[in-house]
Order: sequence, then structure tokens, then C-alpha cells
Amino acid sequence: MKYTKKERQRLLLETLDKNPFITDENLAATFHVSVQTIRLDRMELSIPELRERIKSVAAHNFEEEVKSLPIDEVIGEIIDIDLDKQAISLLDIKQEHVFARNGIARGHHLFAQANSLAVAVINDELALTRKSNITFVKPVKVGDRVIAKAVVLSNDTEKKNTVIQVMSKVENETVFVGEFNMFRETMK
Amino acid sequence: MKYTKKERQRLLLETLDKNPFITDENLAATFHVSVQTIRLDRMELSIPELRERIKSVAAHNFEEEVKSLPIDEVIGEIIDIDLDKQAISLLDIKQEHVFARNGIARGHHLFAQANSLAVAVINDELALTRKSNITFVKPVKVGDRVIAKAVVLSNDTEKKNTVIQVMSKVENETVFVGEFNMFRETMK
DNA sequence: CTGATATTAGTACCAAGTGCTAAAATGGTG
DNA sequence: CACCATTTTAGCACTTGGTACTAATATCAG
Repeated sequence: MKYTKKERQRLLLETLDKNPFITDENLAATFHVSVQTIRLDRMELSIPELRERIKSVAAHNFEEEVKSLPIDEVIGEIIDIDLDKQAISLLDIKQEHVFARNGIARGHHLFAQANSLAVAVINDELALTRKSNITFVKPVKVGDRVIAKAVVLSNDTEKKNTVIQVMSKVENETVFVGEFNMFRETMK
Repeated sequence: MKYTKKERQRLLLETLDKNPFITDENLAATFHVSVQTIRLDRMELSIPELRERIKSVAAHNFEEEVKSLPIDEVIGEIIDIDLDKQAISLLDIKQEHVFARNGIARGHHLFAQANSLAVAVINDELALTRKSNITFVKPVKVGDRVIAKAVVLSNDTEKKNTVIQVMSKVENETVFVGEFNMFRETMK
């Protein structure tokens, strides 16, 4: 019924990783040991107390929030923009962008970078993607820096239609090509 | 130098919104009033104590983390799957999926749902998108529930190529159509 | 000047700890 | 079995950042 010290400490780490919001008293109950034992364990493993754990989760969140806000605007970082003509953005491929299995970037991240850049280059209040035709030329991997370049090919003001080509490269090699048909409307 | 009660309370709200990690003592110092005054203010404005504030930020974060994890696998929720034949997924459009300006879903989220469903329906270790041709038929808005259905159209084992059609609907109306050319490989 | 409103002070108490000392239980080894 | 080390418990004083409550002052407006 009871675990060895080592096993208990391993489980303790696991448990707190899953849910850091547990008091020593609660932990003591779940492991059937005294509160003091839990405290000794925490000391040995240098696990901070409940309040500090919560604080660090909260602090982490606060940072993330700042980080995730711009993501809602454009995926990647715009490094050059000439409205209604062309724009360039940069996206560093990280662990969260790839398949765990093979480290290859998931297509929708490259699409998101290209598509949001196409939206950004349009100098109007409303820009929606109508159609797009895309090709994933070459797999992109973790650590790759993807440079996407959007170029406005044509602009039909009658039909409120703009055609934009986006070409994404990694170290000067094309990895993605897409053509986006965008609907646009000025709200003035 | 000193603010009126109203003004101080307004600033208090603002301050804590920007940074919830401040003790009453600290607040008292910054507003040049006593700790008790701050506590009365918090009561009147029903602002919880420091520890509770931190906890709620942390809890929020934790939820988000759990939410964003499955996102790495499939965007949306798979509700039916018949490997190598068809699959259906569901995505509820929330505030974070849309343009703040007009409440219309950003294209890449619909693409991500469709593309990740296309990957999921393939019964192989490796599935990568080669090409795709997509049409955003009708704008999707906040609160919409998008049902995506992926159907395997053809499967060329020689060329390791699979063609999948994904059709997404909101209340039985088509909002998105995409054709995905997938590269597949069994790693056995 | 007086009454209401706002502010400050002070006390008892709580949760979830730290830090420390000391006793008891358990476990392996000769 | 006895002995010593490791492990586990217990207990107490003290800390932070509060709540809950009472009571005394300030401050201002009519």
C-alpha cells in the first residue's frame, strides 16, 4: 500500500506537475504520510510551497498573455511592409509548430503565416480570403526560419478582388507557395 | 497630491488590472493612504485579496494550457473517424478565432481544422500536405459551430499520394471547401 | 457647529507555510 | 537479537498577507 521514499518523491513531482494547486495537507492525505514527510520531500526535491508554485504559474501566464496578443494579428513578425504592394514576415519554427513524431512543421502554421500576411498587406478595413491554392514544396523543420514574401499581383476594384502571391523560403530555398484570392472592402 | 476616494478607486482597479501581484501594503504606499483604506476600497469594489487574485490568474493559465495542448494534435474535436475513409470534426468559433473588427473567423483557423482532419484520417505514420485548393464560401462568425467532414477521394499507393476533400458547414450551410493532396508513408 | 462620510488604528484570528528540535518507527547488517 | 542509520512523525515558535470586527479620528459640507 505504501510507496518507498523514492517512488513517493517521483510521484510527488508528477502529481504537482499535473496540478500545482495542492496543499501539503492534501498531498499528505493522498500519499498516506504525515504533512512533515511531504515537507521533507519538497525540501529534498526543492519544490517550492503552494503559494510560490501558484505565483510562478500566474507569472508565466502574464508573460504569455503579452506574447500571444500580437499572434492574433499576424502570425510571424512583419519585417517590411509596403501596403497594397508587398510585405515580408518571419516565423521561427519551434517545437510547438511541428509534429512530435518527425519534427516537420504542420502545414497550417505555414498557411497561417502566409494567409495573415496576405491580409496585412491589404490596405483596407475588411480583407477576407476567398480562395487559395497552395503548395508545400519542401518540409520545414524545427529551428528553421521561414521568410514569407507576399506580392500583390492584381487588384480589381470593381470586383473588390485582390490576388496575392506568397512565397516562403528557408535559407533561400522555397518551401511554400500560395496564391490567395482576397475579398476587400473599404469601410468609409 | 491626494486623490478623492472615487479617483483612487478607479486607479486601484486600473493598477490591479495591469499587475495583480501587489500587496495591500504596497498599494497603501503607492496611494499614500493606510492599509485599512485600501482594504475598505477592495471591499467596496469587491476585489479579492492578493492570493486569490494570483490564484485566478494561475487557474486561467492552467485551463488555457490544457486547451492548447490538444490543439497540437487536431484543431477541433474529432467526433467520428473511419480511417482511410472519412472523418468528422467540430470546432466552436470563439473570440480568439476572429478578427476583433468584424467578428469574422480568420481563414487559417478553418484551414487548420480541415488540414489537421485530413492528416488525422490518414492511417499512416507520416502524412504531409503537398498541395491544397481551398475556397472560403461564406464568412464564419463568433459562436458558430463548424462541422468539418473529410472524405478520402483517391489513394495512389505507388505515388504515395492521397486526395482528400474537406467540406465544412455551419448549420448545414457550406462555409469552406478544400481539396488536399497528401503525401503519405508507412514507416514499417 | 454638527452630522455624515472617510480614514486610520488596533485586536483577534486564519491558511499555508518555514525553521528548528526531538522523539518514534523502520530497516538492514553483522 | 541488538545496534545504528535512515525515515517518518510530532510539536512549537514565527511569518505573510490577509479577514472580520470595533473604535477612534479626520475631513468636509451645509
